[in-house]
Amino acid sequence: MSLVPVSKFSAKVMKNIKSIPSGKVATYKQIAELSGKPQGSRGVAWILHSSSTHYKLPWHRVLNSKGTISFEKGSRNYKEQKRRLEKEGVEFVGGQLDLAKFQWKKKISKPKTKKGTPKIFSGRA
DNA sequence: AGTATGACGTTTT
DNA sequence: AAAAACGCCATAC
Repeated sequence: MSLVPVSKFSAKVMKNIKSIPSGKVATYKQIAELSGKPQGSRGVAWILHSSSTHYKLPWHRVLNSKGTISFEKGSRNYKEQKRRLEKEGVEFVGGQLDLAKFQWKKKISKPKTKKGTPKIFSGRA
């Protein structure tokens, strides 16, 4: 196990994970994408597996794409992760959380078009 | 260099 | 809907 980021990828992964704000979560895939490997979710998982607490990373804020904890339910780590998340305000519904609501978005993209605005069809078709 | 493993994800049964 | 198969990537041996 490597205790230091040996590759660029792992360094980015750690940095990105560190920047996840409290109360929000990210998915392995998301971290992989932010780190330049859209398909590298497994690599991300491996890195967390090998470094977890060593870097004071908010590892508990990383979930799989289903919005569930990736440990076996009932395992010690599962409980620990859930406890930490709930402490930050994340709500679990049946062992699952609402990604649409709690997933962290790095780029806050603002919708330009007001969707409620009815388009007046004044021209002649 | 080839094989194995893992806190994953997507597609196909 | 649930499980298996398949694909993917970083590291370990």
